[in-house]
Amino acid sequence: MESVSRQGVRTWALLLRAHAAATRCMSDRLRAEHGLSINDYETLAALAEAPDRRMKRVDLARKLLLTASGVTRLLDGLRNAGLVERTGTDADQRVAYAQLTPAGAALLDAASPDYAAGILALESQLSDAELAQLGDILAKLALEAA
Amino acid sequence: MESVSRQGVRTWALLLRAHAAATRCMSDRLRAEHGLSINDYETLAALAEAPDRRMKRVDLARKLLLTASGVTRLLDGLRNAGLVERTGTDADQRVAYAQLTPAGAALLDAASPDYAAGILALESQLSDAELAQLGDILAKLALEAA
DNA sequence: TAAGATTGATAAGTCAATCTTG
DNA sequence: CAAGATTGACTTATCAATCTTA
Repeated sequence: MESVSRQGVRTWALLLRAHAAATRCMSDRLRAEHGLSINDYETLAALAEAPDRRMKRVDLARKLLLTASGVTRLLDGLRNAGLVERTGTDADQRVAYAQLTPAGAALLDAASPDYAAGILALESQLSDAELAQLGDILAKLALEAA
Repeated sequence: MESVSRQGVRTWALLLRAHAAATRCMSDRLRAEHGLSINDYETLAALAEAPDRRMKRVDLARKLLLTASGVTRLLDGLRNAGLVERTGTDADQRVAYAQLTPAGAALLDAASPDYAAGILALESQLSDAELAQLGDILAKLALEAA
């Protein structure tokens, strides 16, 4: 039986800390300037890139790593703020779509520079090589999610 | 003005996903087998390593990256479960200590193999070199927390 | 029956305000 | 007043159960 290495424990702890630091930084920025959570922003951004600016809730859940009910509650908030709306479906009456509204698109545009600044704050701490390495290594761990 | 790179966006997204995957894996394990959250476990482990098996709440907050009130509520739960107790302080009447109980130490021992298995599941996806690299790079990002 | 979506109860943490002690 | 700790109100997400449609 293989045992846990000191490096394993160290890296685990640092993954928790780095994530906490990065998300706190990003969250404070988006919240203060635009009243958006990270998932709010990611949702608007995902919709903006989707065909017709709309997505199925199911696909949104997968993309954001949320449960179905998490998506419902997230979209409730965005809908109350007028940033998304639920649009009628085509064929299958079970699926609901979330569609970006003009107001949502406008807020996304306004928030994007701050989001970019958050990412920049992160990548500016690393060299280009380190950034790429980090991405490659994290990609192996993220696969576990599937 | 320097702009965000594609790598920056990719790495940011992967940091979120890898963290979500890793903590979900660890959390499910500890929760199902021992009824502990990750922070519950980290708290018991921190106390076990501390002198006299006790720590100030303030220090616990720093260690766990929680606010003062977060620590209060975390310890409420552990205390109700009989895993920690608040011990009288020595000099400064303001500071409260959290002390590991025998029951807490026993549960920590019981949960440790599962915690180790969670870390092992993570590190087994990487080579030794990658694990060390990941730790070094995350350390740079985690500094931001301070 | 199964898939998508929602709801009620709950968990875990935050912030702002407050209390106590130094 | 400042520091440590707690409490109340709130946010965000989960799970389990339920409703609707395929």
